[in-house]
Amino acid sequence: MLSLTEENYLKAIYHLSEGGAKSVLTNDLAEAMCTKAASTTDMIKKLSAKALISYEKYYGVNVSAKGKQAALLIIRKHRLWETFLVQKLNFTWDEVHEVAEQLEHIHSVHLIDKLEEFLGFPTVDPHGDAIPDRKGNIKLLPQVGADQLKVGYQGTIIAVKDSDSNLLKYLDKIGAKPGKKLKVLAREEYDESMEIMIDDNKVFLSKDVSKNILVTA
Amino acid sequence: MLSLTEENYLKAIYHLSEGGAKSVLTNDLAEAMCTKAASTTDMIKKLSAKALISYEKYYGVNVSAKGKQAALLIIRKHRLWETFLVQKLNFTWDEVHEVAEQLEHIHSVHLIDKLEEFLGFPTVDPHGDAIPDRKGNIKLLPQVGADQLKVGYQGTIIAVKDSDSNLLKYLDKIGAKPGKKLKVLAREEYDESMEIMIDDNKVFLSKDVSKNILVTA
DNA sequence: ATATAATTTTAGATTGGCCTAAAAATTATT
DNA sequence: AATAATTTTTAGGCCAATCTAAAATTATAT
Repeated sequence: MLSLTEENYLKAIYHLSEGGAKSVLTNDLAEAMCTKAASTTDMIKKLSAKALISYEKYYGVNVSAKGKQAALLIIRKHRLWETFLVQKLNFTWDEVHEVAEQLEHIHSVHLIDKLEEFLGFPTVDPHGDAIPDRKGNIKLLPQVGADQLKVGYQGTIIAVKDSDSNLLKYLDKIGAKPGKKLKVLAREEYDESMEIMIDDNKVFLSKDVSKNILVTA
Repeated sequence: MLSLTEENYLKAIYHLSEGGAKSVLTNDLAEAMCTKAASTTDMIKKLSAKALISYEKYYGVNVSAKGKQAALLIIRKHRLWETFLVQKLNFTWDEVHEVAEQLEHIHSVHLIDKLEEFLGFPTVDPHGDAIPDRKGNIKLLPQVGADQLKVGYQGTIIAVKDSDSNLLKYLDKIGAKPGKKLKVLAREEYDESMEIMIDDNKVFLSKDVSKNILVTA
């Protein structure tokens, strides 16, 4: 059984590695966890001893198959709880993250299976992110950050990154929700800002915003 | 903000003190928490420093008004989550306790208020225990353990103590649920066992069982 | 009333998760 | 290739929550 802290580190490693694709450096992980590098090294050793990650001194960590599954089961819980909070308790989009961060650590497979059933087996959470199944399998749609798009591109928003509640409020205001169509009207190479059409409204996006909007590739 | 452990100790003190009525001894608290007396003394000092309990060396602890309110807000969460698990996720009576023990420590007033609303402002949980309101007020009905009843007594089950899942399974089997009528047919003074009528069935109860059934006084 | 038993507290150690400061290894620069 | 800068690890310490063993206090029994 993983401790709450171990779960949080593992989840962060999974996300920083982009689903296991890349190695994660100690300092990047420390920054994500809001801890110092020394603490992070300690935890890396612990997760490594539990075979959830592989670790080569000074060269960062990679999630193992076992670690990936464990991470996906935590993410499954997080996303099912977010769905519950929005659909059943009428939380707004930007309120859910913090509470779901706590709820995801409740240890009961039975609870999560029942919750999934109660919600009608949703496949994506309110941010548009896919919900892993009870074995930890996830369907990853090919997606790309809106900041990568060329002028003239038309596509559908799949998901938005949910790290910051202020960003979510802003995205909500401009109507950038999963499922919405988006068209790139113009793009300024200098600062990588762009203008898009969404709901027949012209919206200006800085790169800081556009990189958090994931669209069909 | 109380730590998870502090919350658990405080709740145990509240229950052992029967709602603040009695003093709680170190050893009894240690037993309830499955820790050693020495650890319990440490925690008593901590809760005392936070003015949640008053403590006189060697003579046990009493919950303060502040501690009582804090305990009742934890109990509120526990009972609302139990209600959710049974009513919405179709947990059986005996499955809920362990999961609710974890859910009760999620810190979000907003979450609990929304949950309460979603459940339709229930006044009692699935065991029949009253649910404190958002200020920590609770309506205590006069109630008595079934083991105290005399032959011929007729009354209604208010609640059952929910500590042990095997007990709950047994109570479920004999139909001893909150709201059910109960009549005492016979009582054996030697071992304080009794025979009762419930749902037109005669049931024999040892004292170990009957003391966990709370009925109208 | 005093000895014995039981309970409670104190003292000192351990583990998990965190820190700072210093050392070691890697990467970048000239 | 040597030195400087950066990153990472190690060493040693702190706090919360736990433990065991010993000391202190209260309760019981003769």
